[in-house]
Amino acid sequence: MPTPKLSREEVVHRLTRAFRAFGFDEASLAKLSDATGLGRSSLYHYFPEGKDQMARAVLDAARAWLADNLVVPVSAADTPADKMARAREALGRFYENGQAACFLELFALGGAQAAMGEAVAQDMRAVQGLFTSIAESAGHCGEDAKARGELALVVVQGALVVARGGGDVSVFERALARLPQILLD
Amino acid sequence: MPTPKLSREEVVHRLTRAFRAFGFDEASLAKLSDATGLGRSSLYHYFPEGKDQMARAVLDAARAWLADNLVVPVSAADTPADKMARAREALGRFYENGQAACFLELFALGGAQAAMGEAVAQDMRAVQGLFTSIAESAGHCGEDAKARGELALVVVQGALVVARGGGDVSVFERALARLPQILLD
DNA sequence: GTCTATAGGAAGATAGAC
DNA sequence: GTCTATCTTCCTATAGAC
Repeated sequence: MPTPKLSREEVVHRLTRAFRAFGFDEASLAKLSDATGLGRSSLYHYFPEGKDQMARAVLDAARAWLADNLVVPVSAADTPADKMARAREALGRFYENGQAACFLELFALGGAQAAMGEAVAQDMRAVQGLFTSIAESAGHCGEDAKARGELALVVVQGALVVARGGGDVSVFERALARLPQILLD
Repeated sequence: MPTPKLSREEVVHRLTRAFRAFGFDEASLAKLSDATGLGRSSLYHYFPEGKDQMARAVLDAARAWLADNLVVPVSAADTPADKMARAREALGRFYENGQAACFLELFALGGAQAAMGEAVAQDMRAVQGLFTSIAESAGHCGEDAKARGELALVVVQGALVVARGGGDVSVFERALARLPQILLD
């Protein structure tokens, strides 16, 4: 059948779900095949370089999503409180309210560390920079804003870990609720 | 040679280093063999049930270490500030000042999740409970102490993630330095 | 208690028909 | 573009000599 079953965008979306659910190492080609509904060979048609390329595509899509849905709205907001609200809303959606793991935990710690660790680290620094800019917009400057940005990132990442580890998603909501205090007050 | 090369304790210690460095999935028996200096078959002599049993032994040893070096000293301390100082010192050693990953990230997210996720979750709740008790000893009560305990755990776990992901260990030191404010003030 | 050798299976990746 | 079949490699685990 020379007609594609799925758009590349949809394939990447399904791969994202699978990588988030299983992590890099555990996401075998068999599972990726199930998750996408495509045979292994079809996946290699979309991604000739194999599993690494699939993971890179997932990371690139996540970066683009964050640029559109986090960075742009926050930058466009007028007041610090508005920036904060938009960031919180975007993060809640990105992490599916704590149900979805961060790529960092999944990629930077497993077998993908060598191949993709730097890309994930860059994204993380970008989010930290955004947090710092929100703190600066609230009147905190220099080292103080930087420390607040770092703490905000730490709290978000830690909440994802604790939520998954303890099986209690509400930890993540409470962490997001703390961000205004951390960045603005 | 019917004479053991290593004590079981030393074997577990070396396994701990290997599991922390590679995670559960990536710690192949070949790597565990290298890390211990024992052949694969010798490892199976110590742990007939295989890799899962090795990981359980590592977790049990970690639990015992935390009981002796974190829980007992903190419980024995007189003042809240003293409890805090002892907890901070023990956590710094347990995580090797941020260089060592938490077992949670490594075990609860990888292939060991089904087998050992609950054990790790229990340890995590125990540490959170200890944090909460420190907050209570400082005069915070009920929900407030619980919220502080949760935030402390979130910050510690998040700092480990960010430190490893960004390659900057100093994040962890700064996180530990924030604990007194989180739990006591 | 340690070793060498190997069984048995699953992984990632490829070949070629349609 | 998708499929079935297969290759190679690496994995966990076991068998049996010493």
